[in-house]
Amino acid sequence: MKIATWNVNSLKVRLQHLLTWLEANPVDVLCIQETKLTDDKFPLAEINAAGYQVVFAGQKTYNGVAILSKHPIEDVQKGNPHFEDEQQRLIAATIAGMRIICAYVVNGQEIGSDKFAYKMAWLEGLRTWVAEEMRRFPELAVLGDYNIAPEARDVHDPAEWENHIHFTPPERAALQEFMALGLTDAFRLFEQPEKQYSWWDYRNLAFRRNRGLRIDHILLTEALAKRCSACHIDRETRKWEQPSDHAPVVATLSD
DNA sequence: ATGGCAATAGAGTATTGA
Repeated sequence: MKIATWNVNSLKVRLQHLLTWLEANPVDVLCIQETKLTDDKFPLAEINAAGYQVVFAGQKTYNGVAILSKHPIEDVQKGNPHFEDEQQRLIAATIAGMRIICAYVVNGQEIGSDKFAYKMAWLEGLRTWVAEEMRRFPELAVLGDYNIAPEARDVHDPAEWENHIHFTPPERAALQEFMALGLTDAFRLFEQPEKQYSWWDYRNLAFRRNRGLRIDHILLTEALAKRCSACHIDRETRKWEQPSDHAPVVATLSD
């Protein structure tokens, strides 16, 4: 069983990338973010034809999330029942006995901005809801674009990024508090090469220079962490023509 | 410190992302 997350940065632009990647990486479950499509424009037929069921919650221009699955999708929840939000950033479903939550965390702009306050409130709402979901589902995974780098080793130049969005102390504290519910970063369950990132700026040859951040994560409850046998970031997609600025993250679970 | 790059909306250029 493989589960994965990928911020595609426009599903309209990246549909062919998605299909190509799935063909080479036939994961069981894929959570995607930033579809930027209203539900009536969602490419349902193309994704079904690739052998995937899919549920989605979209909007125009911004945000938008979806869960693709080779297995039946049940008990779908769009949005957070504990946090009123017009922005489509959350979708959850039960697949193969696991609760899968696909999250597109707020960017946050900069400390002191309204968007930063929204990010903090949104994360608090997520924590409240996931705590409740964890009581219902021992096997639970929260996959997505967290827009937070947990540690210095997740940032290409921690000094340069100090107090910049994605690596500020309050964001990192909020992520720690969220994980304190009992969630483990699948990527850090294993020895990894140095300088592994999941996002690189489009500008200044950032990918070529590996000036990136690790901000896309797969967080697992203890029951799933025990089953997790591997986790990696697939940098290959970032080398493709007209790529998403994010790379997929994949975790393998034993049956 | 700023801008650089990309996607979107919509027809100039502004907004947002990370």
